[in-house]
Amino acid sequence: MLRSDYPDQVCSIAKALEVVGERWSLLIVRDTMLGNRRFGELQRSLGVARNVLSARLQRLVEEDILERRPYQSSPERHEYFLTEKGLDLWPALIALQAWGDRHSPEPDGPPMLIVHKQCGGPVSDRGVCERCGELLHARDACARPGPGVAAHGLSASTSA
Amino acid sequence: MLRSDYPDQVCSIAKALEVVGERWSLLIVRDTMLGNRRFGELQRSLGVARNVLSARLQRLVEEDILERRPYQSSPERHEYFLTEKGLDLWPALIALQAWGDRHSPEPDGPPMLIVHKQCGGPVSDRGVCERCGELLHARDACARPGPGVAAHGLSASTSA
DNA sequence: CCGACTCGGTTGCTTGATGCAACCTTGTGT
DNA sequence: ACACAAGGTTGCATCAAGCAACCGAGTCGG
Repeated sequence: MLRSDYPDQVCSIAKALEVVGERWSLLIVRDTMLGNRRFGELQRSLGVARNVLSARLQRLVEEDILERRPYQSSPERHEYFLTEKGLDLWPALIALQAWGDRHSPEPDGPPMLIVHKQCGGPVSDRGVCERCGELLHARDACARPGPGVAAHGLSASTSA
Repeated sequence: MLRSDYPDQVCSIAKALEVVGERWSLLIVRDTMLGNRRFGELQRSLGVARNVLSARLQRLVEEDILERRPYQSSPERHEYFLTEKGLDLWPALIALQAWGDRHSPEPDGPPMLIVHKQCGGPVSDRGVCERCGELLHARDACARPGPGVAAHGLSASTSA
């Protein structure tokens, strides 16, 4: 994305994309949901350029999607946590993931499965548990490597 | 977006974003759902540069998200229609729109409302009718200007 | 005490996507 | 004959993304 704004658009989709539509932004949010909270983790996991990652994290913090918390001092080191606003992107991410799975399927099946933490059931593209029918939010679900991924070793818990 | 690919990512979200994550792509899809099907309509509605619009439309057609159909010959003129794959992005768009409405609210309310065509009820962020409870798809819903938009005059029907 | 290493960045440079204006082609209106 | 429309394409300027090098604070090993 060049400039991140979409002038003259009154649509909420455009407004959402101004904030999370830049290249890498949504993947950073997804990675944070998967438990990658530190600069180095995110950089290695995504393969994004460090300056770009730095810029995105700053923007996401400004937009109140991530929160930068110190986890040690001297030297000061920080972790990035999702805020409620950031966690609330979960339905959109689920929908995108489901779309990707349906329309660009891996030969061996989806690379990642989302399951309902409480009952273990699979989660639909609308973020509803297909076993117990509950309407889920980010904290109710966690990710597991699916059949389409061999040994990529992503960590698995979805939480703040 | 610079390059539209996210190498070394096995995630379906990354795969989805490779296809629809470029600047303007999702807005083009949204506009097509709203009934803007021609080059000029899209260009005026979005304010996107013509060369970029041209490139995006080509890409979306290649990816089988849009279909280019002639609506007259001599001179040949075409319209862009959503395929099933394109229509299937509806849940993701709804989720993004709901997120935008919740977290960057307009003072007067959301600029656009999505309603269930059959019963007229409002549609939730998961694409479920809040009146009759039905799980909806793109063809079941249509858009209406909401209280947050005065006279921007977007057309209203969501259909292929 | 010295060097090597880690983490979390920042800086500079190069490449490539985007925005903008001008132009082109086919055809219609007057 | 001239202007105008639709649907693009082309060229150029600008800005963002990718990459590598560097930096500062601290830790570890010897």
